[in-house]
Amino acid sequence: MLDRELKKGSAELLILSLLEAQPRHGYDLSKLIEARSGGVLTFRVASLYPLLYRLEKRGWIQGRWIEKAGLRRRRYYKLTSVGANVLASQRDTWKEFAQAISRIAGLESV
Amino acid sequence: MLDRELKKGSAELLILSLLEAQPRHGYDLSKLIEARSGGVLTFRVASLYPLLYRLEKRGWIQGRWIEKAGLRRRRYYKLTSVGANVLASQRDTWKEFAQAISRIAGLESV
DNA sequence: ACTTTATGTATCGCATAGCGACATATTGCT
DNA sequence: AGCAATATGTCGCTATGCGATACATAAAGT
Repeated sequence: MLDRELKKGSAELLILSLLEAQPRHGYDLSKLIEARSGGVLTFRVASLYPLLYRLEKRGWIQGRWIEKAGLRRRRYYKLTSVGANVLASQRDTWKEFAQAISRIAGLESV
Repeated sequence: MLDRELKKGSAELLILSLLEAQPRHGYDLSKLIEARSGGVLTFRVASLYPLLYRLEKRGWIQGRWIEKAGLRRRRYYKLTSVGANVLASQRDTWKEFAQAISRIAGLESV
């Protein structure tokens, strides 16, 4: 990622979207974002974990500890019904935002 | 605008893009962004003026005072050749960024 | 045996940038 | 005189990404 500031505000949408399909733990989310974006997007743990706590505190996601033999403890988060609504709203906001930027900056349908 | 954080990092691209076509002054840029985005994007003066100073300090834009009878003094900014290169680079970055977000968040070509 | 790498969660403190509120000044309309 | 629009400018608050650091376990490399 070239510009750190560009990412602000888009992290929530990313996390919520990934948790829509299935529950995941923090480290998994971090790797998944990097892989799926082809390295364009990366989220460091110092950003990611505090973000997950915020989202859980707001009731948008729900986490629980899973312990398995031979594995370190993991905290899996799943999307709540409230979170699903927020996600739908944030998707709309993102679309509007991206379209506005593209229009003004003279970019084709991105 | 719903999410203030979402805008961070995109302001430079916006300003640089608008100055590509013709020199403009701050107040004009502010009104233009709001109008062209259909109200989705707004930039307050407390964000805009410091941003213009930063861009000028970096040599990406060049400002000069214009005084006309019957008008308040205005500072018109024009894009420099360095700024034009930066703009091209930022357009690429934005495209990559927007595509990555859309792909992960499950959005069609935005 | 030792080192590195990967997995997994956690926190401190810094840097950045948008903006509400406020300030100042000129012009035009009522 | 009063108010809105135009035009530039600044203080202080807030949010958030992340470098650095820490801790713990397991697998792979040398």
